[in-house]
Amino acid sequence: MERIDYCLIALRRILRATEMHGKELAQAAGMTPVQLRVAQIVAETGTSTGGAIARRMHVAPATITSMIDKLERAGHVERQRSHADRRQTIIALTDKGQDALSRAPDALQQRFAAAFEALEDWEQAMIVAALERVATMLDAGEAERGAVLYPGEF
Amino acid sequence: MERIDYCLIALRRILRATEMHGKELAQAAGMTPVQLRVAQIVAETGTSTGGAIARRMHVAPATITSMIDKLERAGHVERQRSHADRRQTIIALTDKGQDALSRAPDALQQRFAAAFEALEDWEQAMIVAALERVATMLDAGEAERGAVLYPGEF
DNA sequence: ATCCATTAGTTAGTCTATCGAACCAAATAG
DNA sequence: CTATTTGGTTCGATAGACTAACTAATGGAT
Repeated sequence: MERIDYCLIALRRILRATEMHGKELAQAAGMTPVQLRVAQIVAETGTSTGGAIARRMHVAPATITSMIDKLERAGHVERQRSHADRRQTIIALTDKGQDALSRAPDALQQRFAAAFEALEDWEQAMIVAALERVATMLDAGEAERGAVLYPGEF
Repeated sequence: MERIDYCLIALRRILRATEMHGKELAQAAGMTPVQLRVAQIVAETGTSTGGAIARRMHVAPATITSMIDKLERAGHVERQRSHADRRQTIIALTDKGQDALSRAPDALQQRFAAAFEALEDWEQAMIVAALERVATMLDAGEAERGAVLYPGEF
């Protein structure tokens, strides 16, 4: 087998582990994976408008409206009309939402972080370099091919 | 910023690039991403039974039934009853399906492969080592925590 | 000052993916 | 030869996503 095959297999393992993990996490928080993602973005940005979340997640505004509906019905977030621009609705995490998020400790991230910290310095450096190399190889040309990056997007 | 943060950002870039790419590919094949995945598995295994695909993809049999329905309606695959065990239905790719798959050249994979092949030998080795290290760190404990691996699953 | 284009968000309707439960038919174990 | 297991399907429900049409607020340009 070629080296590149090992790469692809490893990448698929990474993808799969991440995805599986997302489901577990969401379970812990009592939401679906996508809802959790939305809630995390709201938490991360303090308060957010629907449009900002939509752009950040690369989905249509209508999708976010529906997600926020569900999160609101579950009491995880609240809508408030913006004073500055009354077209906007500000989304804020409720205490209950905060609570739910805290009940979803990012086990994967933590396990990874712990394992990573335990590595030798040179090995950490190697991994960072390799991951960035791979990321660049994978998303090269992304920008030119129509993917628009939005403010707040990485 | 810590080194681990760079890792996580690179990982997210990898995840995103892969996901975006899946959509493009599916578009090219005239299917949805999931349908493409199913078709690829059928192609890869020659012929497959529904159950095998379900286990391979970690979804419920009912889901595969519905996917196969769609692929069959689109003329991409065919169902045949197995002679050996008449409970089984064998899924086979049609010519049209084959064609659709070939129209979805795996651009990402190819771009990645090309970039990878162009690297120095030592760098290739480093990347393989790093990716496998990361994969192991991420999916460590996966097996114990109830994820069952099926034959044909890697 | 008023009209109009733009922007933010929602509503309605549609589609895909997914699941669990109930179910049928074939295979196999006692 | 029954009883159980296995493979797949049907059915109904739910989540996520999109488009198109709509409402409401903003902000220019005249």
